[in-house]
Amino acid sequence: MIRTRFAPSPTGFLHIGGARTALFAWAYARRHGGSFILRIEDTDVARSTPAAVQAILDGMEWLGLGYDEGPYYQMQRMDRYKEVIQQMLSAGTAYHCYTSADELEKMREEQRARNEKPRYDGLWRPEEGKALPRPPAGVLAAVRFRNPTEGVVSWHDLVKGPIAIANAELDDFVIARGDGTPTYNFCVVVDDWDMNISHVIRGDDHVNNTPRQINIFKALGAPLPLYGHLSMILGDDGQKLSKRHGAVSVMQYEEEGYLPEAVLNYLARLGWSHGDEETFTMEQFCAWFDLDHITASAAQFNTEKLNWLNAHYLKQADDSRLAAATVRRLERQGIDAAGFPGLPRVMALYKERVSNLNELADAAHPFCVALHPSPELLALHLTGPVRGALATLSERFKTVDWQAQDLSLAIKATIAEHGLKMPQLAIPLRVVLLGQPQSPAIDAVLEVLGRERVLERIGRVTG
RNA sequence: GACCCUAUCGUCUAGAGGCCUAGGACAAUACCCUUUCACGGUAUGAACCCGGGUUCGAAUCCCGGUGGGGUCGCCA
Repeated sequence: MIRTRFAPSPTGFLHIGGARTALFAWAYARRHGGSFILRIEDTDVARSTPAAVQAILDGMEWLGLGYDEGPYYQMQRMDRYKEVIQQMLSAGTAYHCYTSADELEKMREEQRARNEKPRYDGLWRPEEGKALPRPPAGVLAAVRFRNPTEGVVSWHDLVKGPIAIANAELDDFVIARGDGTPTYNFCVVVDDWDMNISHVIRGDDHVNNTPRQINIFKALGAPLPLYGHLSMILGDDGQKLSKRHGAVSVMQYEEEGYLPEAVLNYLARLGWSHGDEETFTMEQFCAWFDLDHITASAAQFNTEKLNWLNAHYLKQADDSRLAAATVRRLERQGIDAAGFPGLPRVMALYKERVSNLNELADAAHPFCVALHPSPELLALHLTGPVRGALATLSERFKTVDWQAQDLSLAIKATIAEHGLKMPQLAIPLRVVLLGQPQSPAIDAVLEVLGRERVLERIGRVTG
């Protein structure tokens, strides 16, 4: 049984890198008929917030990444962690350490000054025939894992291949703080064990934690999961993403008018491939997804390609869905679009020309509410001959059959009569009707706008 | 600094020793379509980091260098 998990810490929003990790873990479980588990790693009480938990849940919901189990919260599993720590203490695979945080910091500084790798010096580590110092009064002991000192820890990484790290590179890390709360590297192991996680798919930044975690698994006599480490996503500028540089919430993509299927498809292709396939549904993705075709090196985020994908999915999107999204977006700007019945047809007209929902809403705006063209624009386009032609056209519009073909004939008859070329009338007409010189085919615009609005808007400038 | 990972067009990538005069996509450029702006279509330019091996043959395997990234917390 394949069981994967996504285990974010609730210290901020769900960003693009986390979303991709979740997507891959989710797809792997789906591909193999397994389970995808959501686990909130909230043992850092100082930085975890309920708002961040909600932000992560929101992000996953928007993307449509559903989980089969969870969310589990580590803070609710304290008893279990403490139980395991007691076991390790009595088994001698963990020990109390009374070195204070200040002393540790000082130690690290000195080691760095000597160009050594900063590490715990093992002062409190029990050793055969070694006399331990007397525990200082009033200092709360942290618990450290007694890491093996010899040999190498190796595993076959599902994306990077064989990796080996010498135990000599690892020090005895803290598994429980002075106040008794367990720490990350320890909780992860207990959870992955208890939750029967078979494949740990996570970010590259955890590679160096893996040997430590494997050592704990071994100390506990627990079966090891398989590990796969996904490389980083770099920003559009090639710089690494961080809270102060480029890392944005997936929900910001929603605000910027991206469709979840576009973001998902983009993320899927960032670091994974299936031959030359560029666009695919999540069903196809789940059917194709494998760990063998994941790129081992970091990938640079490319907004232009995301934009292209978004435009691609916009073209395929259902008109009524787009209309609903447009109404919501215009409402945020205080514009009532729900009252305009032609909105779905406006969507059909514009969804092939824009690359996001905000542009679509901007395009729909003048259909719902008359925009008054600027005096400059009117002066530029409404010359004497054009005014005359518009008056003629307006007359024809009063009686014409209101459909694109007939509207087009009315325009053609009018330009012939006034000796104009098509653009000479079509462009001013666009300005009058929509407040801007560009639009889809003018007959289609007229048809969707409706006789009443058209006559009213022409009348406003000619009358 | 130490350790670990990594390296194909500007970007995402295909590529598992001969199929590669290196393929696709985004972006760029040109042209076509056209009732404006877009969409779309066609075409063009654009890459195997460097140096050594192994092999009849290397983008693909090995070693070294260089570049990039990650980690070195009583954060996760």
